[in-house]
Amino acid sequence: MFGNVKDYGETFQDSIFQTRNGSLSSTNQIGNPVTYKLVRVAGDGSLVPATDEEMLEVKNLLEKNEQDMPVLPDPIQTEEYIPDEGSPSQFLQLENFEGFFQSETAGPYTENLNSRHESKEELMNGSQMLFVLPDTKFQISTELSGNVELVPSKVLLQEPILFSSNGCSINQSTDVLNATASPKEPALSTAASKPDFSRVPGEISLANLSIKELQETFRATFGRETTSKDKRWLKRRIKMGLINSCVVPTTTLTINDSKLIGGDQDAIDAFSKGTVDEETATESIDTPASPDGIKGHSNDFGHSPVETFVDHYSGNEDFEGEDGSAKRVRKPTRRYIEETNEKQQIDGSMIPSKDPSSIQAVSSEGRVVVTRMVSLAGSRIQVPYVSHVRRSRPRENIMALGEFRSKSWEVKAAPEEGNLNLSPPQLSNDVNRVPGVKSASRCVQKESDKDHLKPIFTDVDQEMMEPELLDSSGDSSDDNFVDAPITQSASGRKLHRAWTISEVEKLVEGVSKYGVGKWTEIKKLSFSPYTHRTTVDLKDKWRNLQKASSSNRMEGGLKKHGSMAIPTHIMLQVRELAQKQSPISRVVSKARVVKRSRSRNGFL
DNA sequence: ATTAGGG
DNA sequence: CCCTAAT
Repeated sequence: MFGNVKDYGETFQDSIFQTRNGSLSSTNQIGNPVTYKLVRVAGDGSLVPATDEEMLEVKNLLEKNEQDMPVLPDPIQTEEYIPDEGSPSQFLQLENFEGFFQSETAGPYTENLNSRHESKEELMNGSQMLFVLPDTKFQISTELSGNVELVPSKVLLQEPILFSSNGCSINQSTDVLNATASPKEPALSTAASKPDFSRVPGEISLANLSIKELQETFRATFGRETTSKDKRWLKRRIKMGLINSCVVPTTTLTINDSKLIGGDQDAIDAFSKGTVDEETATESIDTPASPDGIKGHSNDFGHSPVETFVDHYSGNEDFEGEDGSAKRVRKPTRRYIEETNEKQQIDGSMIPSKDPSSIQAVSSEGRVVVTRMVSLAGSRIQVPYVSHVRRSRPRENIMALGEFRSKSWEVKAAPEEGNLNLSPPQLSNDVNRVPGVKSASRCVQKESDKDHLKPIFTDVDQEMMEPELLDSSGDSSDDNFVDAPITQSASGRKLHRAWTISEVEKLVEGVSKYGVGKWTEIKKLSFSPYTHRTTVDLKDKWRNLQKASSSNRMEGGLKKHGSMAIPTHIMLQVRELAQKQSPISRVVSKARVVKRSRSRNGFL
């Protein structure tokens, strides 16, 4: 699991520190002990294990600074934090340190080391993590003698220096950690010697590394080679490896205060923008909200960051090339977020299963599908999740009527006569069959008012009383058309109500009267009883009608199955009106409109 | 607040 | 149907 004494001896000799045993893969047990070793950089650049004195000093400092110590940035991150032995760079956590000092379980690793090094310092459990205490101007204590100087713990904590096997080092902190970085930071680098330390004070961020360097860094970070030549990819990987409890999404990575230095600043910006809104969004279905997730490029981040990482580490095809030939990721729309939330609600509250972990979102063929695990014949498989909760209220409410209304009625209606006022009896009849429904007839009054609005096309199956009128009748200010499943009403999304033929007719009529685009008017004057159907709805419907009427070759069977056939005379009307509205010869069309409406008035 | 358009 | 931008 960790290097033996000899290893360390060598390590010290060479001043080369390598993270071996980078068992990234399997052993990410949460409980894995992670300890850190303190070393000091001697004048010649070699690393010398810290002495007891130094340890004590550091300990004191730690205790002192415990208050203002910026342990881990984000509590959440801390909780989810999984030690990753493979990554050389870790945020140094106080706990680790304390454990280190308190623990007496040190292995007998002292033999080969300088005699003054006692067991405590040699404790190396878990990951081999070395923190360098450079011989620099970081004076902590006047009591320290000679060249023994320790970096103040605070600085130490924020400025872990990474040594990689090839001697290349990365200024991880500048690149990744923002903010609290000490201004003196440059000094740190000078101390860490070893010739090929390419690190120059204050500089050398990932951004400036060549591909080759990045590859090497990658190897140093993950303990394995990569063939990727994609700088961006490499940088991302490395960064992630280094912070290692933080997902680095396609776009960028986010840390704590959401600002990073270096690298792809634009991407970072994009991401943080997209992320802020996300705070309300998903936790459980943790498909990162990159639209890729839904669009189905399926980068499939469904797993633990590290895992995912490793899995994809070699495939540069997954990611766009360095020079943004990539499609830019779009900020998730509000709608998407909403829908995501809905899914969550479903997951959280409506799923019977007690084991939420069995539910997950998988992306398949471009769609994110919520699935759950089921046991079948001993093996576990994933099936699309289907809510077992009853979707609608158990009758007794208007729903029955609603169904009746919008489906059967409208379609079946084959009224013999256009007299609206005669309808009520029939209606209430039907209505009364439904338990719990108040019979309604108030609206009839209104209806007569609207008479003048009545169709120009009174020819064939004109209407019997509009079913919708019923709705507006009685108590219904409503949208209390009750069929809506709770989830939906919660989501605030309007339930879909198919347009009835008569609605369409009214719409067409309205357009012909008031003109295309006058939706407010049309709504007010022709659609007042229809409490649903906003002006936008009208507009949308009109748009659809126009589309349908123009591509009017639907006779052959192009007709949509679900939707009812729209009487051709209506379509014709639509086409005519649409033509008039088209930019060509506005004037003419306007004139015609006037003429038309006049004649209509005459007609009515 | 309305409209036009895109999703 | 929803969302946004533009008026």
